[in-house]
Amino acid sequence: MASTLKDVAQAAGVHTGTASKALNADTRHLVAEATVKRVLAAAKKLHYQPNDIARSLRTRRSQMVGVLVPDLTNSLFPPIVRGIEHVLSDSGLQAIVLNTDNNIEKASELFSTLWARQCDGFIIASAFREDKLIEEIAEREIPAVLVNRLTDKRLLPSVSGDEWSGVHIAVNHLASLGHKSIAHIAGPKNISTGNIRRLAFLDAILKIGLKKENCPIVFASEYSDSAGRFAAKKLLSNSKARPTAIFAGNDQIAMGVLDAIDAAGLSCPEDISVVGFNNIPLMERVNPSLTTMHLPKRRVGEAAAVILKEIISGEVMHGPEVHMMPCEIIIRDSTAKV
Amino acid sequence: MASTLKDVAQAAGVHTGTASKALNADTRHLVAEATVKRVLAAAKKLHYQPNDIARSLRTRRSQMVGVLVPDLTNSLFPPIVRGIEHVLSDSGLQAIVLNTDNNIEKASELFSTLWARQCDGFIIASAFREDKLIEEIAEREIPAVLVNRLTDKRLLPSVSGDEWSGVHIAVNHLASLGHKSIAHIAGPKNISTGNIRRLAFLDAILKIGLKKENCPIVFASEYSDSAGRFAAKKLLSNSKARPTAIFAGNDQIAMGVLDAIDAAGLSCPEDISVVGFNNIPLMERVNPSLTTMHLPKRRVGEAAAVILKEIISGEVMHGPEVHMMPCEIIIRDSTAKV
DNA sequence: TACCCTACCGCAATCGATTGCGTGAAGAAT
DNA sequence: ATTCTTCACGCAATCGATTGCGGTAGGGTA
Repeated sequence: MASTLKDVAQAAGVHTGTASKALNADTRHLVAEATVKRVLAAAKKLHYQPNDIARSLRTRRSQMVGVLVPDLTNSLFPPIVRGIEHVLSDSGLQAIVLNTDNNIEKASELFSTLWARQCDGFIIASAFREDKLIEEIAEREIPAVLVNRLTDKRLLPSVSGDEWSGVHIAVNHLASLGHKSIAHIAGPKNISTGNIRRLAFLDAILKIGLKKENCPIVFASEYSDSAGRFAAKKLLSNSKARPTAIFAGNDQIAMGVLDAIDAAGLSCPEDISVVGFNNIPLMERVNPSLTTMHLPKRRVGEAAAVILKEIISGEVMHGPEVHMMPCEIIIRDSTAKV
Repeated sequence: MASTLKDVAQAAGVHTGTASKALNADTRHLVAEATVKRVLAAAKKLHYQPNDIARSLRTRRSQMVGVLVPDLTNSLFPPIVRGIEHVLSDSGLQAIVLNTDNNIEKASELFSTLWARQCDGFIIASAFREDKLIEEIAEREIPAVLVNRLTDKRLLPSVSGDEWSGVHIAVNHLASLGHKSIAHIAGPKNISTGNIRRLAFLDAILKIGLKKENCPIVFASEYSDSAGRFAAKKLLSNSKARPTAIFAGNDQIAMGVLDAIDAAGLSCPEDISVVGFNNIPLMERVNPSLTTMHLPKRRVGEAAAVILKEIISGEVMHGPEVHMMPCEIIIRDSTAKV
């Protein structure tokens, strides 16, 4: 059906090896100019499209990069992925995006199949703080970069938001509005973002001089509105010690917090201010519009892709460096003076 | 580095051919049971992972399906993609998702590279009403299914929402609230959804008995809030003939319409009711929450994937059939009695 | 004229798995 | 005891492109 290198070579009256060299830009100098022209013409006439599978088998490189994401329907990730794709495509690399559903076994399976397809490298947005898969990848020295989520052990280069200072900015914002009782709905303990945001929250309230007992922390079992709602409901059930502000582990949790505030017959921001994290799309349109920390998602993806490219090409050596992009506060209607 | 079939065969004391047959479930009966056990044991011990590239080269099948999407950051698409992936993964197929940015040339390029990688089939959510790429795919009889967007010519099987009746339901809803002047902000003319929704809108208002001159149509240049805002601003600039309801081409356009209503010093739904289409995530949380037609996105993706699998396996023949999933109205706060 | 050098191209191995064919041995049937 | 069948396995070609090596022809130099 499709024409092969052999067809082109025959049409041009040369051997396949010669045709290959003529077609490939960086071996073309090995072939006489006139021959190159003949081969190129034959290739064009036959609509020759090299078979990447065969090429990959021989060269052991596939020009594909595996991208592991917890869940594409979480709108945090598509912008990151677009950033990755944008950078990769400049070098003819293609991103293969797969969903792990936060399931480490599924992630391992997906990794295996990608590896069997000779992926040149990996960008992983689905890491847990302790993650066998990441350890294995690091141990085998497979080119890979973490994005957004980190492991506790520094094993691979990573790109994420500067969560620590982001949290401080958020808490300071609430404090500047006069809030003295700020609660935190923390994300999952086994995910770096959940952990570091919680620790940063603790640090921030202590630095400000707020009392720890006025600033309770409740855990959400996952980064979702329903988990956020459940946790916030628990938090608000004790009407004695009701906080005047809630710092949510991320925007999805913040959505659940808004629901819980509503369900408790309270309102945001009049009774309780709410701050989210990430600034995912449409947060400017929800009711009330959400004050949140903006993560430069696309740039995070781009930076990760740049690093991976450098690792793959071998141009630049990379240890397990931590790259952090600054987060910016977006003040909207969900926060108000106490 | 990684162990190959040859290693396994050596370890088991058999020829590679025999090892291959032993490893492969449907050729295993050609090998003695004891030998199978030895090979399996050797494979396990060596952590043998077959090289899919080599396999694909030989079998001419890659177990990959290309999925062409306009833009993953448009939250209409991730749920469709998840539906596709879910069905495909049951058969060991993997979806390769790529963004075309509504650029038909980019789509063609992406298609070529996927085809060079021996993709077994394609699911395309980025079709235009006239689309050279789709024509070529149909002509070359490459397994492919359209999703969400159709071409004017019926060339490939397709799965989409039942737009026609969906629009009628939406318009009838507005009419039942007493609206007699309903405007439509249509999506792009060169995309099937934009076209059919506009035609269905015309049909619906006529069926209801509304006057065409009271029901103006304005085109949005693309499916985005900014294009919707621009179009709605134009519509509302004529304060004489202001509609009491606007049926937006999709939810993103509806967001722009809400902005324009706000910018005109009007409010929704008091002055103008708004209806969207697709019911993308978070529409229940925007202000006001959006009445919209719910498209069963995941099921649309699943259905498309099922059809593609049948085509690839050759089990069932498929012509250019049109499959339509019912759309359901979700009534929220953006529509009210006139 | 003899020799060398260079440019160009063909040759064939290679990547790793699959698969139809051929062969040998064991067992069954006559 | 001989022939036939069946089962298990080895053999080698194959998929399509890449690449180092070797050979040849042409032109230049001594």
